[in-house]
Amino acid sequence: MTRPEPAEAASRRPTRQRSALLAVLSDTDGFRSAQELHALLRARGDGVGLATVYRTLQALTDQGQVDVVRNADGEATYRRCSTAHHHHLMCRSCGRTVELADSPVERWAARVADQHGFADVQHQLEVFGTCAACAAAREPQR
Amino acid sequence: MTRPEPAEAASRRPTRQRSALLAVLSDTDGFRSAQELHALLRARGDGVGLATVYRTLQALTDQGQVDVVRNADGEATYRRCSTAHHHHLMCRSCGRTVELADSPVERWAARVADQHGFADVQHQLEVFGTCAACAAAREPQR
DNA sequence: AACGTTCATGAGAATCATTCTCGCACAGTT
DNA sequence: AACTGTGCGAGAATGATTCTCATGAACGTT
Repeated sequence: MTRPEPAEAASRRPTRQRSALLAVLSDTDGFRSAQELHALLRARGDGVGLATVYRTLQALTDQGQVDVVRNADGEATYRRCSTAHHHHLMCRSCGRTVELADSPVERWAARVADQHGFADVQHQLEVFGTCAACAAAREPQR
Repeated sequence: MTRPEPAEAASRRPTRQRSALLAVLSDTDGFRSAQELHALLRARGDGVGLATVYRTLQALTDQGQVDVVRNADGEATYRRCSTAHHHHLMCRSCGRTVELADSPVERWAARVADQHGFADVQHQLEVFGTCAACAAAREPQR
Protein backbone atom coordinates (compact mmCIF):
# COMPACT_ATOMS: atom_id res chain seq x y z
CA MET A 1 0.00 0.00 0.00
CA THR A 2 2.65 2.44 1.11
CA ARG A 3 4.88 1.29 -1.69
CA PRO A 4 5.20 3.80 -4.51
CA GLU A 5 3.79 2.87 -7.89
CA PRO A 6 6.10 0.83 -10.12
CA ALA A 7 6.34 3.80 -12.45
CA GLU A 8 5.12 2.11 -15.63
CA ALA A 9 4.82 -1.37 -17.05
CA ALA A 10 7.63 -0.32 -19.30
CA SER A 11 10.28 -2.99 -19.78
CA ARG A 12 9.57 -6.47 -18.64
CA ARG A 13 11.94 -9.30 -18.11
CA PRO A 14 13.07 -11.11 -21.24
CA THR A 15 12.07 -14.76 -21.09
CA ARG A 16 12.15 -17.84 -23.26
CA GLN A 17 8.37 -17.75 -23.60
CA ARG A 18 8.34 -14.23 -24.83
CA SER A 19 10.96 -14.77 -27.50
CA ALA A 20 9.28 -17.99 -28.60
CA LEU A 21 6.06 -16.09 -29.10
CA LEU A 22 7.79 -13.33 -31.00
CA ALA A 23 9.49 -15.93 -33.17
CA VAL A 24 6.19 -17.52 -34.13
CA LEU A 25 4.70 -14.15 -34.83
CA SER A 26 7.60 -13.31 -37.09
CA ASP A 27 7.33 -16.56 -39.02
CA THR A 28 3.65 -16.04 -39.56
CA ASP A 29 2.05 -14.10 -42.33
CA GLY A 30 -1.52 -13.37 -41.42
CA PHE A 31 -3.32 -12.59 -38.24
CA ARG A 32 -3.55 -15.43 -35.75
CA SER A 33 -5.72 -15.90 -32.72
CA ALA A 34 -4.19 -16.46 -29.32
CA GLN A 35 -5.42 -20.04 -29.43
CA GLU A 36 -3.76 -20.65 -32.78
CA LEU A 37 -0.49 -19.16 -31.59
CA HIS A 38 -0.63 -21.35 -28.53
CA ALA A 39 -1.12 -24.42 -30.72
CA LEU A 40 1.69 -23.39 -33.06
CA LEU A 41 4.08 -22.98 -30.16
CA ARG A 42 3.16 -26.36 -28.81
CA ALA A 43 3.65 -27.91 -32.25
CA ARG A 44 7.12 -26.40 -32.41
CA GLY A 45 8.02 -27.93 -29.11
CA ASP A 46 8.29 -24.51 -27.48
CA GLY A 47 5.38 -25.16 -25.18
CA VAL A 48 4.05 -22.04 -23.56
CA GLY A 49 1.11 -21.81 -21.21
CA LEU A 50 -2.09 -20.40 -22.64
CA ALA A 51 -2.31 -17.80 -19.93
CA THR A 52 1.17 -16.65 -20.80
CA VAL A 53 0.28 -16.36 -24.45
CA TYR A 54 -2.58 -14.06 -23.57
CA ARG A 55 -0.55 -12.06 -21.09
CA THR A 56 2.37 -11.60 -23.42
CA LEU A 57 0.18 -10.76 -26.36
CA GLN A 58 -1.47 -8.07 -24.30
CA ALA A 59 1.87 -6.66 -23.22
CA LEU A 60 3.14 -6.62 -26.79
CA THR A 61 -0.03 -4.93 -27.89
CA ASP A 62 0.37 -2.24 -25.25
CA GLN A 63 3.89 -1.67 -26.46
CA GLY A 64 2.67 -1.38 -30.03
CA GLN A 65 4.73 -4.34 -31.19
CA VAL A 66 1.73 -6.27 -32.44
CA ASP A 67 -1.56 -5.31 -34.01
CA VAL A 68 -4.89 -6.64 -32.86
CA VAL A 69 -7.82 -7.12 -35.16
CA ARG A 70 -11.10 -8.71 -34.25
CA ASN A 71 -12.43 -11.09 -36.85
CA ALA A 72 -16.07 -11.48 -37.71
CA ASP A 73 -16.62 -13.75 -34.72
CA GLY A 74 -15.24 -11.17 -32.36
CA GLU A 75 -12.15 -13.21 -31.72
CA ALA A 76 -8.97 -11.20 -31.26
CA THR A 77 -6.24 -11.95 -33.78
CA TYR A 78 -2.66 -10.74 -33.59
CA ARG A 79 0.17 -9.96 -35.93
CA ARG A 80 3.63 -8.52 -35.60
CA CYS A 81 3.63 -5.19 -37.30
CA SER A 82 5.55 -2.10 -38.06
CA THR A 83 4.93 0.30 -35.24
CA ALA A 84 3.75 3.16 -37.39
CA HIS A 85 0.04 3.67 -37.57
CA HIS A 86 -1.56 1.92 -40.52
CA HIS A 87 -4.53 -0.16 -41.58
CA HIS A 88 -5.07 -3.50 -43.25
CA LEU A 89 -6.55 -4.84 -46.40
CA MET A 90 -7.40 -8.43 -45.67
CA CYS A 91 -8.60 -11.21 -47.95
CA ARG A 92 -11.69 -12.63 -46.37
CA SER A 93 -11.03 -15.98 -47.97
CA CYS A 94 -7.34 -16.73 -47.46
CA GLY A 95 -6.47 -14.16 -44.83
CA ARG A 96 -3.69 -12.56 -46.83
CA THR A 97 -3.06 -9.05 -45.60
CA VAL A 98 -1.64 -5.90 -47.03
CA GLU A 99 -0.62 -3.01 -44.84
CA LEU A 100 -2.04 0.30 -45.89
CA ALA A 101 -0.39 3.52 -44.95
CA ASP A 102 -1.40 7.07 -45.67
CA SER A 103 -5.12 6.78 -45.57
CA PRO A 104 -7.20 9.94 -45.67
CA VAL A 105 -8.98 8.67 -42.58
CA GLU A 106 -6.55 10.13 -40.10
CA ARG A 107 -7.21 13.68 -41.03
CA TRP A 108 -10.88 13.18 -41.65
CA ALA A 109 -11.40 11.48 -38.28
CA ALA A 110 -9.57 14.27 -36.51
CA ARG A 111 -11.66 16.87 -38.27
CA VAL A 112 -15.11 15.42 -37.65
CA ALA A 113 -14.19 14.57 -34.07
CA ASP A 114 -13.20 18.16 -33.57
CA GLN A 115 -16.42 19.38 -35.14
CA HIS A 116 -18.40 17.36 -32.63
CA GLY A 117 -16.30 18.37 -29.66
CA PHE A 118 -14.63 15.02 -29.22
CA ALA A 119 -11.06 14.90 -28.00
CA ASP A 120 -8.37 12.27 -27.73
CA VAL A 121 -9.44 10.54 -30.90
CA GLN A 122 -8.64 7.05 -32.05
CA HIS A 123 -10.09 5.04 -34.85
CA GLN A 124 -10.20 1.53 -36.03
CA LEU A 125 -10.42 0.67 -39.69
CA GLU A 126 -10.17 -2.59 -41.54
CA VAL A 127 -10.81 -3.26 -45.18
CA PHE A 128 -11.95 -6.69 -46.31
CA GLY A 129 -12.11 -8.08 -49.82
CA THR A 130 -11.39 -11.08 -51.96
CA CYS A 131 -7.86 -11.19 -53.32
CA ALA A 132 -7.15 -11.88 -56.98
CA ALA A 133 -5.97 -15.43 -56.35
CA CYS A 134 -9.04 -16.41 -54.37
CA ALA A 135 -11.34 -14.71 -56.84
CA ALA A 136 -9.73 -16.66 -59.67
CA ALA A 137 -10.03 -19.89 -57.77
CA ARG A 138 -13.71 -19.31 -57.25
CA GLU A 139 -14.70 -17.96 -60.65
CA PRO A 140 -14.67 -21.28 -62.57
CA GLN A 141 -17.19 -22.85 -60.23
CA ARG A 142 -19.93 -20.36 -60.96
CA MET B 1 -41.69 -30.18 -50.54
CA THR B 2 -43.19 -29.08 -53.79
CA ARG B 3 -44.02 -25.77 -52.28
CA PRO B 4 -41.78 -22.98 -53.55
CA GLU B 5 -39.23 -21.58 -51.13
CA PRO B 6 -40.49 -18.91 -48.78
CA ALA B 7 -38.60 -16.46 -50.93
CA GLU B 8 -36.38 -15.03 -48.20
CA ALA B 9 -36.19 -14.99 -44.48
CA ALA B 10 -37.60 -11.55 -45.01
CA SER B 11 -40.61 -11.00 -42.83
CA ARG B 12 -41.03 -13.20 -39.85
CA ARG B 13 -43.91 -13.33 -37.54
CA PRO B 14 -44.50 -10.18 -35.60
CA THR B 15 -44.41 -10.97 -31.91
CA ARG B 16 -44.61 -9.16 -28.63
CA GLN B 17 -40.96 -9.92 -27.92
CA ARG B 18 -39.81 -8.47 -31.19
CA SER B 19 -41.70 -5.24 -30.83
CA ALA B 20 -40.58 -4.90 -27.22
CA LEU B 21 -37.00 -5.19 -28.35
CA LEU B 22 -37.48 -2.67 -31.12
CA ALA B 23 -39.14 -0.34 -28.64
CA VAL B 24 -36.17 -0.45 -26.30
CA LEU B 25 -33.80 0.06 -29.18
CA SER B 26 -35.79 3.08 -30.26
CA ASP B 27 -35.79 4.61 -26.80
CA THR B 28 -32.08 4.14 -26.48
CA ASP B 29 -29.42 6.51 -27.65
CA GLY B 30 -26.14 4.69 -27.77
CA PHE B 31 -25.09 1.19 -28.61
CA ARG B 32 -26.18 -1.46 -26.15
CA SER B 33 -25.02 -4.99 -25.67
CA ALA B 34 -27.44 -7.87 -25.90
CA GLN B 35 -27.09 -8.37 -22.15
CA GLU B 36 -27.96 -4.75 -21.44
CA LEU B 37 -30.95 -4.87 -23.71
CA HIS B 38 -32.11 -8.01 -21.97
CA ALA B 39 -31.80 -6.29 -18.61
CA LEU B 40 -33.61 -3.19 -19.85
CA LEU B 41 -36.49 -5.28 -21.12
CA ARG B 42 -36.75 -7.07 -17.84
CA ALA B 43 -36.68 -3.76 -15.96
CA ARG B 44 -39.56 -2.53 -18.10
CA GLY B 45 -41.59 -5.55 -17.24
CA ASP B 46 -41.44 -6.77 -20.83
CA GLY B 47 -39.46 -9.82 -19.90
CA VAL B 48 -37.91 -11.53 -22.92
CA GLY B 49 -35.71 -14.58 -22.87
CA LEU B 50 -32.03 -13.99 -23.39
CA ALA B 51 -31.89 -16.45 -26.24
CA THR B 52 -34.67 -14.58 -27.94
CA VAL B 53 -32.85 -11.30 -27.56
CA TYR B 54 -29.85 -12.77 -29.34
CA ARG B 55 -31.94 -14.44 -32.01
CA THR B 56 -33.96 -11.34 -32.74
CA LEU B 57 -30.95 -9.08 -32.71
CA GLN B 58 -29.31 -11.31 -35.26
CA ALA B 59 -32.39 -11.30 -37.47
CA LEU B 60 -32.66 -7.52 -37.26
CA THR B 61 -29.01 -7.23 -38.12
CA ASP B 62 -29.42 -9.44 -41.16
CA GLN B 63 -32.28 -7.23 -42.28
CA GLY B 64 -30.15 -4.15 -41.81
CA GLN B 65 -32.48 -2.68 -39.22
CA VAL B 66 -29.80 -2.45 -36.56
CA ASP B 67 -26.07 -1.79 -36.60
CA VAL B 68 -23.57 -3.91 -34.77
CA VAL B 69 -20.35 -2.56 -33.38
CA ARG B 70 -17.87 -4.42 -31.27
CA ASN B 71 -16.60 -2.45 -28.33
CA ALA B 72 -13.08 -2.60 -27.02
CA ASP B 73 -13.84 -5.79 -25.11
CA GLY B 74 -15.06 -7.51 -28.23
CA GLU B 75 -18.62 -7.47 -27.02
CA ALA B 76 -21.22 -6.91 -29.73
CA THR B 77 -23.34 -3.82 -29.24
CA TYR B 78 -26.45 -2.92 -31.17
CA ARG B 79 -28.32 0.16 -32.20
CA ARG B 80 -31.27 0.94 -34.36
CA CYS B 81 -29.95 2.85 -37.32
CA SER B 82 -30.67 4.41 -40.62
CA THR B 83 -30.03 1.84 -43.29
CA ALA B 84 -27.68 3.94 -45.38
CA HIS B 85 -24.01 3.19 -45.05
CA HIS B 86 -22.29 5.32 -42.44
CA HIS B 87 -19.82 5.23 -39.60
CA HIS B 88 -19.84 6.22 -35.96
CA LEU B 89 -18.07 8.57 -33.69
CA MET B 90 -18.44 7.17 -30.21
CA CYS B 91 -17.54 8.56 -26.82
CA ARG B 92 -15.44 5.96 -25.10
CA SER B 93 -16.60 7.17 -21.73
CA CYS B 94 -20.37 7.66 -21.96
CA GLY B 95 -21.10 5.82 -25.19
CA ARG B 96 -22.75 8.75 -26.90
CA THR B 97 -22.66 8.27 -30.65
CA VAL B 98 -22.78 10.45 -33.69
CA GLU B 99 -23.46 9.06 -37.11
CA LEU B 100 -20.97 10.10 -39.71
CA ALA B 101 -21.83 10.12 -43.36
CA ASP B 102 -19.72 11.00 -46.35
CA SER B 103 -16.35 9.80 -45.24
CA PRO B 104 -13.53 9.74 -47.75
CA VAL B 105 -12.93 6.14 -46.76
CA GLU B 106 -15.36 4.68 -49.25
CA ARG B 107 -13.51 5.89 -52.26
CA TRP B 108 -10.09 5.38 -50.79
CA ALA B 109 -10.87 1.79 -49.78
CA ALA B 110 -12.18 1.02 -53.23
CA ARG B 111 -9.09 2.48 -54.82
CA VAL B 112 -6.43 0.72 -52.75
CA ALA B 113 -8.34 -2.53 -52.93
CA ASP B 114 -8.34 -2.24 -56.67
CA GLN B 115 -4.65 -1.47 -56.72
CA HIS B 116 -3.96 -4.69 -54.86
CA GLY B 117 -6.29 -6.78 -56.95
CA PHE B 118 -8.92 -7.22 -54.26
CA ALA B 119 -12.55 -7.40 -55.26
CA ASP B 120 -15.87 -7.27 -53.48
CA VAL B 121 -14.66 -4.81 -50.90
CA GLN B 122 -16.15 -3.99 -47.54
CA HIS B 123 -14.74 -2.01 -44.70
CA GLN B 124 -15.36 -1.40 -41.08
CA LEU B 125 -14.55 1.87 -39.44
CA GLU B 126 -15.24 3.26 -36.00
CA VAL B 127 -13.98 6.44 -34.46
CA PHE B 128 -13.59 6.70 -30.71
CA GLY B 129 -12.98 9.76 -28.60
CA THR B 130 -13.95 11.57 -25.44
CA CYS B 131 -16.91 13.87 -25.85
CA ALA B 132 -16.87 17.41 -24.56
CA ALA B 133 -19.09 16.64 -21.59
CA CYS B 134 -17.00 13.72 -20.40
CA ALA B 135 -13.77 15.62 -20.94
CA ALA B 136 -15.11 18.48 -18.83
CA ALA B 137 -16.23 16.11 -16.12
CA ARG B 138 -12.81 14.56 -15.91
CA GLU B 139 -10.63 17.65 -16.11
CA PRO B 140 -11.19 18.94 -12.54
CA GLN B 141 -10.12 15.67 -10.92
CA ARG B 142 -6.57 15.73 -12.26
C1' DA C 1 28.70 -18.72 -6.69
C1' DA C 2 25.02 -18.51 -3.17
C1' DC C 3 21.04 -15.73 -1.45
C1' DG C 4 16.92 -13.32 -1.31
C1' DT C 5 13.64 -10.45 -3.62
C1' DT C 6 10.66 -9.77 -7.37
C1' DC C 7 8.31 -10.85 -11.22
C1' DA C 8 6.86 -14.27 -14.94
C1' DT C 9 5.01 -18.67 -15.62
C1' DG C 10 1.52 -22.39 -16.01
C1' DA C 11 -2.32 -25.61 -14.72
C1' DG C 12 -6.62 -25.35 -13.84
C1' DA C 13 -10.63 -22.91 -12.10
C1' DA C 14 -13.60 -19.10 -12.91
C1' DT C 15 -16.02 -15.69 -15.89
C1' DC C 16 -18.81 -14.25 -19.30
C1' DA C 17 -20.88 -13.63 -23.76
C1' DT C 18 -23.03 -16.25 -27.06
C1' DT C 19 -25.17 -20.41 -29.00
C1' DC C 20 -27.62 -24.68 -28.71
C1' DT C 21 -31.33 -27.91 -27.21
C1' DC C 22 -35.75 -29.14 -26.91
C1' DG C 23 -40.27 -29.20 -24.96
C1' DC C 24 -44.08 -25.82 -24.87
C1' DA C 25 -47.11 -22.12 -26.56
C1' DC C 26 -49.25 -19.55 -29.94
C1' DA C 27 -50.68 -17.82 -34.77
C1' DG C 28 -52.85 -18.73 -38.82
C1' DT C 29 -55.28 -22.17 -41.50
C1' DT C 30 -58.67 -25.75 -42.50
C1' DA D 1 -61.72 -27.05 -32.52
C1' DA D 2 -57.91 -29.61 -34.47
C1' DC D 3 -53.61 -29.20 -37.09
C1' DT D 4 -49.11 -27.52 -38.33
C1' DG D 5 -45.29 -24.86 -38.35
C1' DT D 6 -42.73 -21.33 -36.16
C1' DG D 7 -41.19 -18.49 -32.16
C1' DC D 8 -40.22 -18.67 -27.29
C1' DG D 9 -37.56 -19.56 -23.03
C1' DA D 10 -34.95 -22.05 -19.29
C1' DG D 11 -31.05 -24.05 -18.77
C1' DA D 12 -27.11 -26.59 -20.59
C1' DA D 13 -23.16 -26.29 -23.55
C1' DT D 14 -19.41 -23.96 -25.79
C1' DG D 15 -15.42 -21.33 -26.20
C1' DA D 16 -12.48 -17.42 -25.60
C1' DT D 17 -10.36 -14.84 -22.16
C1' DT D 18 -9.04 -13.85 -17.35
C1' DC D 19 -7.95 -14.99 -12.68
C1' DT D 20 -5.60 -17.59 -8.83
C1' DC D 21 -1.82 -19.05 -6.65
C1' DA D 22 2.01 -21.99 -5.95
C1' DT D 23 6.41 -22.74 -8.38
C1' DG D 24 10.45 -21.28 -10.93
C1' DA D 25 13.44 -18.06 -13.40
C1' DA D 26 16.01 -13.53 -13.61
C1' DC D 27 18.54 -9.93 -11.37
C1' DG D 28 21.13 -7.35 -7.98
C1' DT D 29 23.76 -7.94 -4.03
C1' DT D 30 27.12 -10.21 -1.06
